[in-house]
Amino acid sequence: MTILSQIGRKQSLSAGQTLMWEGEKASVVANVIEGVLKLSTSLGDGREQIVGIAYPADFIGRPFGEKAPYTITAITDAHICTFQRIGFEKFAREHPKLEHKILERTLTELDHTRQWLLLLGRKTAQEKLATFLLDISKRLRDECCEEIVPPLDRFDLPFGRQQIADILGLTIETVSRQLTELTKSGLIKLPDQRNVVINDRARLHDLTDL
Amino acid sequence: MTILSQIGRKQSLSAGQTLMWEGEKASVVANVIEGVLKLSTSLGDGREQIVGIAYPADFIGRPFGEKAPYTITAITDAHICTFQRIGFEKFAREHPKLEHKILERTLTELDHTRQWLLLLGRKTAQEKLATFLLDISKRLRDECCEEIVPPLDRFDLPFGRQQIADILGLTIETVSRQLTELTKSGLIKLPDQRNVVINDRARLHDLTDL
DNA sequence: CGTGCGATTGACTGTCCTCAACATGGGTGG
DNA sequence: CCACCCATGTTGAGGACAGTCAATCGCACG
Repeated sequence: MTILSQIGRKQSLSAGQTLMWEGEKASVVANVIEGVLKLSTSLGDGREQIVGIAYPADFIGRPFGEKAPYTITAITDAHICTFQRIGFEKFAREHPKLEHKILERTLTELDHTRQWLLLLGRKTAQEKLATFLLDISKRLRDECCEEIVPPLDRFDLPFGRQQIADILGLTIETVSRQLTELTKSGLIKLPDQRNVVINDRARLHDLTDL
Repeated sequence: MTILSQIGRKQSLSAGQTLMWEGEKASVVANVIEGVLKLSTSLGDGREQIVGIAYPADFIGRPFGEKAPYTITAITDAHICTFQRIGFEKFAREHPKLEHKILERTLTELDHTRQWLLLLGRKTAQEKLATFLLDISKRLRDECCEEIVPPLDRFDLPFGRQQIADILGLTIETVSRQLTELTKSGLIKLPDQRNVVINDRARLHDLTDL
């Protein structure tokens, strides 16, 4: 790890800045130090789907592949540590423990992505939002792992409404309406547009239909 | 590889038989020798989503994890070569080349699954079917790699209509209707319920909107 | 020749999308 | 300091696409 950090370079990204474009040559991989990034793909006419979210400590990029399979964009200001892909690959091949670590992460990521297929393919708008809120609260807790706060019932969304829509395969209007529905039924509270309070985690969980 | 085959056991599955249930202890991994399997997850009320398909030469199961994240079911009669997960993991850790191979496959699988998120979240029913038909023809070609037949415009679907619906996040009726639409516009032909002929690959590709 | 399963077709419904107007609130400049 | 502006979010009305429910078809099977 110490050797690794020597071939890495610190880089800053401001919100909205794109690190890597879908279909273009992918020459770097990176570790997220701080901030949140989105991985997205889109159709010819502009419809977009967010296919992954990277939080601090996550690994991003596509090792062992020429072309970037998705676009990577910072959605908050972010700091990352980048590596030339080729160099990183060479290093990885010489360090089975590192490759193993990447394998474990990739497998976990694949599991999570497959769960998301169920959400996109089969859940209703309400179920999608309930699942999203619980998922995000869990992820944000993992992130701020200073103390072991159990679920963390109050948090700041790093996303705007359009981004939530792009994660859930909905429109911005449907997201907005479902959020006010959940607020009206008292399951959540929205002190301001980025802030979320989960009032009734149990009933919210029931709505996810898992 | 030769050593590996010694710790593996041949096993036969008949169509419909389930190898492993979502959420239960996952004690084996396997290689597909022959046949097609589906990986699926479902909601409490029975809605199901197929999250992956395994063809001959594919690797199935969840190494380095306790619980199976999805159900694995044979959709045709199948032959697989199973390994005790624990033993396989030990073997893999001792053979970085094998781990690397698995990593590459997992990364490819993740790319493919992420493309599927775009399909489920943002494509219309017609676009879903066009994408599905082209994707499946590509996969089936890879499978019967005896000669290098370019795209392979006539093939047998290993799926019934319900399974296509579960792959695309649609209902069986919508799948049926879209297929007759594509037939009426002359893009495809359906000699019988399992057989597909692609007449106009180019126009079909246009419908995928990529 | 009937039975049964899977697929197709039709009529109707509902969820979510579209389009549009309106609200909110943070930042800028007069 | 306030007025204004723009981006972002909310709310409403109407419509479209896919879902639901139900009848019919086609085919393999006994």
